[in-house]
Amino acid sequence: MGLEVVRDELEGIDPEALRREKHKKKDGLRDLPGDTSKVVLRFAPNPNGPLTIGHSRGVVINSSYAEKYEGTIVLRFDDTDTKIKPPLMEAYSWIEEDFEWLSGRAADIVIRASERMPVYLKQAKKMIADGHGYVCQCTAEEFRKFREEKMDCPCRVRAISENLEDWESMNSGKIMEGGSVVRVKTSMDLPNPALRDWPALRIQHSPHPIVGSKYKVWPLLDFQSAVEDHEQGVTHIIRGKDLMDSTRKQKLLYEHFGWEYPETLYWGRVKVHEFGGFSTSGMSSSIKKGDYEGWEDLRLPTLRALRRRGFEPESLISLWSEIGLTQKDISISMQTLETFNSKNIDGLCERRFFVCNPILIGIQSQEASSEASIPRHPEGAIPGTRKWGVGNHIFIQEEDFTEGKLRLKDFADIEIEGSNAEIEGFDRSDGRPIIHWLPEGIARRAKMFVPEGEEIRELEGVIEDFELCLGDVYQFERFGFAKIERIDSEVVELVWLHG
RNA sequence: GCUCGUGUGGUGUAGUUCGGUCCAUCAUGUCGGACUCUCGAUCCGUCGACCCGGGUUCAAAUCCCGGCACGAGCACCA
Repeated sequence: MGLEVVRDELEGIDPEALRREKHKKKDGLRDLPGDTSKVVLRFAPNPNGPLTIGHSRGVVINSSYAEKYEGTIVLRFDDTDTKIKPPLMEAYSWIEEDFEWLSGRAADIVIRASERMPVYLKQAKKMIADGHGYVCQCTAEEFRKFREEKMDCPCRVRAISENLEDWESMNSGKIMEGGSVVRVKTSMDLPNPALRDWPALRIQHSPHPIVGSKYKVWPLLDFQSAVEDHEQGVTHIIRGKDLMDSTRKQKLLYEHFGWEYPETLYWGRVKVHEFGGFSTSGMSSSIKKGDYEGWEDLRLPTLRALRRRGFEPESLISLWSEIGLTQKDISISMQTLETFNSKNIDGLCERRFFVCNPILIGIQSQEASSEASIPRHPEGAIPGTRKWGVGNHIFIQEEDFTEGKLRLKDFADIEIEGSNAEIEGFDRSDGRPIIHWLPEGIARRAKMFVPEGEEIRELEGVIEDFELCLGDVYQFERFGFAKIERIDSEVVELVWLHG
């Protein structure tokens, strides 16, 4: 039977069925799998710096799901490494602030792994006592060989009592760093090498910034996270897909403990065109070296830097919601975020003039009008006007200067000759170019800081001195959005947001 | 090397579970236009994609097989 035959037949039966219906783009997050009656989610950063735009995906996705299912969200600091990615004391509160700024509410539960050490140590001991883990004295290189060749290491077959003794030695500090490690006994002939007797706890003698030298044995992420997720009753884990093998490792551990593993979802790797690859530890060392002013440096992809510039949390939320939860590796552009942000703030920002590289010209008129009246917002989203006296001299941008006919926006048609302008009339009379401008009396010196890749460009100019509020974002006409960061008697300082 | 994951326009996504309603959705972007006293906003139009090759089928983005590309894990980091 051909399609035509079917079509003809259907025509007779139900003509409605033939009407083509276009597919609609489905929006919103996909439903969570499994039992969603009491959803418990978690967001678990390493407190070695403030949150970045990369972390923001985790915050947005998790808090959106928490909202959708009226679930709870645990903010957990995975701070069990004191050597390679040591915790930064200030970062704990920074992250809580960043989280709240972005999600609009504080996490329901905040925990620090370093404070939960007794729990992890207890479970580790139980694991050893139950014969599901053992103390391994092989060096990393030796074990790597065993792993590659699917061979048991000699430590694997020792008695539980011996393991327990070694466990005590590890904890009492008798064994030096690197001297031994606790492994989860899985199987050495698993096809996936990552899962073969994976390391769960190691010795660290360097002090932890919060708990000092109290503990000699610290859990690795896979163990700590697995135990804590169970302790907190986490129902759904949403994590990067680079952690897929962590899921598999942890499931093997959960089998040992007889626990039920949470539902797990993943997202792919994210790159931001403008920032390339960035890591918290990389930024940390660059800051220490003096390459950046600090974590709020305009050039950095931290949430603090974005907030400083004037991005709204809703823009990040829109961005990540639009992207959704996919396992594809993606590369996004800041321009997309900026577009979302423009939509969010356009109706909220009053207009002002910023004249960059100003040049002063004289202005005179036959007619009498020395006052300009310009709307605060062109579509009236913000009612009212800004009114200023004009005087005899005005600033215009060097690049706008041309001898001939111009229109001073919202004021008058002029003709420039030399360094003087003659007002030809106040109504717009033709299609001459419109420029922004500023009377000398209303102009105030201003500096605009614009992040450009690895540089910060400093633009000099004059700003319209009309009801300027510190901390507010304005749209400077024919220029773009910027935020006032500092006002003093000398100069107004602005940070660039976007066009 | 072993293991795992992902391939839809420039970018990001919907559709893939259960083949037909898909000459493939939406957003952003490009280009053009309208409007506007901003290079902003708004509106209209335009361009542009199913990784490749086989197979199954009346019918494949969707199912099967084989490639290829990219990414990740195999850390005493998270």
